[in-house]
Amino acid sequence: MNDPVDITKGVPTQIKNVTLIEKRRRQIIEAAVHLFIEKGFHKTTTRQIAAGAGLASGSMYEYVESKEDILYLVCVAIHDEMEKSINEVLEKAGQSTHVLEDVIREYFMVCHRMSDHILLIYQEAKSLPDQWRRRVLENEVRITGIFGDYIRNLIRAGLLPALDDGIVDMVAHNITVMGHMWTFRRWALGNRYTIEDYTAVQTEFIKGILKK
Amino acid sequence: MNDPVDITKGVPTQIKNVTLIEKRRRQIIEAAVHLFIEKGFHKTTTRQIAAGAGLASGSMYEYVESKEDILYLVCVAIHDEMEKSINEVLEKAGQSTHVLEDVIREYFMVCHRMSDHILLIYQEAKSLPDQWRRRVLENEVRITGIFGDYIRNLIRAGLLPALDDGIVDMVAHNITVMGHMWTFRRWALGNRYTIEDYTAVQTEFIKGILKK
DNA sequence: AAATTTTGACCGGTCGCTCGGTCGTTTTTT
DNA sequence: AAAAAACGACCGAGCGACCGGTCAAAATTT
Repeated sequence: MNDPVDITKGVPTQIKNVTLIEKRRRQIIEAAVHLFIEKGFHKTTTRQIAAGAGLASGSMYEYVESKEDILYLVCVAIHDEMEKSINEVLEKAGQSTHVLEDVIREYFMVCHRMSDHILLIYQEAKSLPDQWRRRVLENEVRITGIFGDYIRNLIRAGLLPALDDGIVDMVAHNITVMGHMWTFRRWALGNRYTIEDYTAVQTEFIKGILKK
Repeated sequence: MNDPVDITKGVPTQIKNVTLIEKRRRQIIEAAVHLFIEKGFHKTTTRQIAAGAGLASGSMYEYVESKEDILYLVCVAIHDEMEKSINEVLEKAGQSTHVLEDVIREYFMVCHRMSDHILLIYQEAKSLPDQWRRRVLENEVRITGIFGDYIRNLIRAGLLPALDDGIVDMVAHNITVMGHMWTFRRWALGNRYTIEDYTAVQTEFIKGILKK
């Protein structure tokens, strides 16, 4: 709480050396992400994660208190990267003419790139301890909020017709979920559409909503 | 394959008495659904399921070959009930004037009622053996197909403007997922909207797509 | 009494996590 | 600067609990 940025993300550790914590946890997260995607959280053993991270199982537990801690760190890392990517998209979009279309397309491409990671959160978030699942859902809300705020900016700039906050937020949710949808329905959508097709059609739908 | 309806759903059993299979499996499914919803598939033990079903652990394994079998039976039961409910809705809708709105509203209410069950499939389908996960996804495709066929009927009847098959199927996916979305984003949507609000707004969005 | 169904103790194995101990490095003392 | 002490990251064998699944025997049905 004293630190402006809590490097431990609220996950206790026994290690004193702060840069070492960062380094080792990166290794742990890296290994865990791949294993969780491949076999799921419950079928991955802590020994496998430790081995993948290049640590002895005992050492890993100096950086983390439980297997659930690792899942939480993984979820946070995924959301961090998603948020970073989306914010990069928004900055680029500032200069564009077809602003909203561009943002949606780029966001969908982020989802496309991070398919497995998004899926992982859908499937395993339930396994998190209450307190941490709540934090993960807060992250999800924040990401959706980015789209809501962005649309409100466009409205304020006169680039979109005025709309209720309730409507705007629902559109934001729809955009977010349509991105996710490409990841969790790939088995059906991927047979009929490319990501570009998918993006084109869904973008038209969303624009239709906002033009009303 | 000889039977017109395969009572075993392709899951082997050692019991000869067919009505007994149905009865006991209903007990097993009933118990498993509640436990899986509460604690997830992996944290539920086969002993708990057996106890919940009122069977000895050994007896349960006469009706099922593995824990995964139970998960599969649960998924099939959920999809059966969803499909049954949706088909009931479609029959009722036949006489209605605002046909599509009614179908969407009723479908969303089905999702609302079966929230936990839909969520369960999202979270645990990955734990199914390949062959059965494929079957579960086929069920999901079939349910989405119902909406696609229905919209095509409305178009043929002149109640909706003509649209590409590619567009219609995407709308069908959107309707399906918007129903699911209410279940897996309840933690965010439930704070701002009632199911009725949600239905009203999303229905307008879908109608907007189809009127273009 | 033969066939079918049920029982629950038991088996082999796994897993998350702990803990006593090692060893290279840093700090303190002499 | 050499010796001694303290530190802390790392190791991995092992603990205790648990779990999915089996099977010989008992109970029930036909």
